[in-house]
Amino acid sequence: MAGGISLKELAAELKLAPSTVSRALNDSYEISEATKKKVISMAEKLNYHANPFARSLRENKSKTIAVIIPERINSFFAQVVDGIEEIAQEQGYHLLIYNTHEDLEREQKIVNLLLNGRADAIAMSVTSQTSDVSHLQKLHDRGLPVIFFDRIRSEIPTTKFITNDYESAFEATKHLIQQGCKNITLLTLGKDLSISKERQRGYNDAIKSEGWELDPSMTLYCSHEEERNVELIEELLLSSNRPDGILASVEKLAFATYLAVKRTKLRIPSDLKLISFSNTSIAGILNPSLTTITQPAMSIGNECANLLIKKLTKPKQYELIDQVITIPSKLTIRESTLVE
Amino acid sequence: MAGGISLKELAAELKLAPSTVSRALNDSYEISEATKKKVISMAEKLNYHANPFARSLRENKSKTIAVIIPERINSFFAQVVDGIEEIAQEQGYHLLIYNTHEDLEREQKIVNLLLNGRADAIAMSVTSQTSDVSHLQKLHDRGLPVIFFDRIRSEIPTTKFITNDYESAFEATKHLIQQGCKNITLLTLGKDLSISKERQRGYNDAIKSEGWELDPSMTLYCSHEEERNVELIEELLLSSNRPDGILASVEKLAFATYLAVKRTKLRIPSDLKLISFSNTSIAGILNPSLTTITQPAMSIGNECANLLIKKLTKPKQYELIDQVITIPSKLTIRESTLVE
DNA sequence: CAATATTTCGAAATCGATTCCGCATTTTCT
DNA sequence: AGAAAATGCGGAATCGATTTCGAAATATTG
Repeated sequence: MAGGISLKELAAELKLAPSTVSRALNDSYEISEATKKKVISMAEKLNYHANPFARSLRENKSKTIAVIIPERINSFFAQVVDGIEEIAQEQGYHLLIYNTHEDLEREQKIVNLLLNGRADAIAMSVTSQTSDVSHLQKLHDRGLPVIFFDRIRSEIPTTKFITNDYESAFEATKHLIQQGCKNITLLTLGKDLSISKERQRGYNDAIKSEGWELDPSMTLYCSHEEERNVELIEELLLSSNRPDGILASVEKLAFATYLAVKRTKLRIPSDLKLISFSNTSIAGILNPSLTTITQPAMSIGNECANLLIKKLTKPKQYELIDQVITIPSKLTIRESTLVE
Repeated sequence: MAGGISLKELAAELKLAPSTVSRALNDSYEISEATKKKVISMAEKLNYHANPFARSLRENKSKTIAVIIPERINSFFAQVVDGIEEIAQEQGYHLLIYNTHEDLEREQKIVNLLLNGRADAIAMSVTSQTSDVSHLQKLHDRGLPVIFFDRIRSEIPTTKFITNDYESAFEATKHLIQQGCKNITLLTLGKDLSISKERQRGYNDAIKSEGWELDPSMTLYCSHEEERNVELIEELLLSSNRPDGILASVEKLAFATYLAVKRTKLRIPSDLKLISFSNTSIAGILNPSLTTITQPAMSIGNECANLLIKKLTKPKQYELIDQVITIPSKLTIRESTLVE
């Protein structure tokens, strides 16, 4: 009972029926201006605030969007959420945010929780461990508007927002080649991950476009343990056919690479050139500064929120068509891929 | 209408009264095991999920905690939220998260929205612009459990979690002095901010403890525009009595310093030593690596969530006493403050 | 065996806002 | 002026789950 009066009490105070007060507050045409003014001023005076649960129960909607991300300490996801929140706040929506920590089980639990309708819609990016999608299917079957961003699952027929992963990875690899790399390693995450697959394809095609042979051992699948990744990369750098170029498919693998390089006698970019998908604002102050493929995180967030809210506001008019919408990334060349 | 049956429909299917079904699902002692089993299995079969709004309306609680932070792309706040979420998830609580973007007006709007009880409790860190606290006072007056972390307001009589800002700033300044700095600048944020004041005190006392005179012009108040800060710092570094040591009271000011230094001919740490309050995981891969005061972000988040949930669960037993709980930070010395 | 407990369950009220339906007044039109 | 329409508002049902208050049905006890 966090203080606060109900509509009924407010109505009693005004000697009006609750229905009248409700209509007055909702600016209904059937209430006279005089009454509306009286009601509104009394509501302010008594500090009346409508109970959101009563309203949600009645209207069967909560003005809440759930956002599920695999990690919070990641500039890309943080920016996407900022992008979603920007639109949501404008439109009076609230954000329930969940972090799966790249854990499929947590993802399943969270998704199951959302099955009860606590949120009107969901925007999510799946875990790198997400192989089974039955929990996502259930969500969609329930009729809950769900959209995916970045890490998507094509099995679920809905709208997805991604960046041009294939082209960006292709371009990034090509860039490394142009800068003289002959032996390029791709650092990536789970094999089931949409972005992994696409970025891998881009990398593969870039390699093949040079007439080079594709060496599967040059793709390094990393884990989610920071230290383990550093070890893996260090090992790679100390191996006989160590790479002279690395494409990191996510930011943290680039950071791990910096750490691994520190443990060796190698230097970036003379011994090893590095490029990474990353949205960190400090790419420029790393030393050497990091060449990045910057994803349009904010735009992706904006688009997700816009589409979901349109769908919620005008359900008949907007459909979450089964399509993938691509917003291109931007390559920013910095010192880590310079030819010295 | 996101598919899904109601308790009444479930009851009808079972030829039982809604009350019985409700009790069965809530494992009430007055329901026989046989009935419970029947109910539960039917509930699963029909994919029944309790409507959270009906429940919230009835119970007058939402199992939701609101978290308000001034910025999302900040490793400290991201970690605090992770810390809060960790406990919240365990206890079945949901998180509504709001970003004020350091804007007082937004903070007021959000706080006013929360006045309606959408969340059972609030954990927040105020904006650096927050001078007037009447909106926060209103929250507290309503009886809504509110606690502050990091950036607190002592005017509101509730529990606050911070780190040892004074001691850490003192220690950091002393460290710079020990490393040979004679002219130390403090980079800080809004004058009204609790952490600014405390860190300033720590800095001041460290300077005075050397018998040095305190030069007000050596405290630089920064803004929230990245580029503007870089310009301010660059200007500082080019001035006649440029500092040979900098204590950045927040992470982004350290980053701005790296950028500013890049624009000059100065070098860290030979010309300028730098230490910063920061929780970034990549302090180690900056070049030179950054000496940091790492705040116990995760613990702060954990404590906030624990206390709030205890207060929500056993309101009589736990009070949000007007006190400040301090969890110490940790100094990690890296290259940016090394004597060469 | 009667009387008392105990177990198990149902009917109905409740939380607070919205809305369908209906009833007075008042205004407008022919 | 009488009928039709518009205006302004109240009563009560509704959303879905919980819970109070009882009432059966069964079990226990003297």
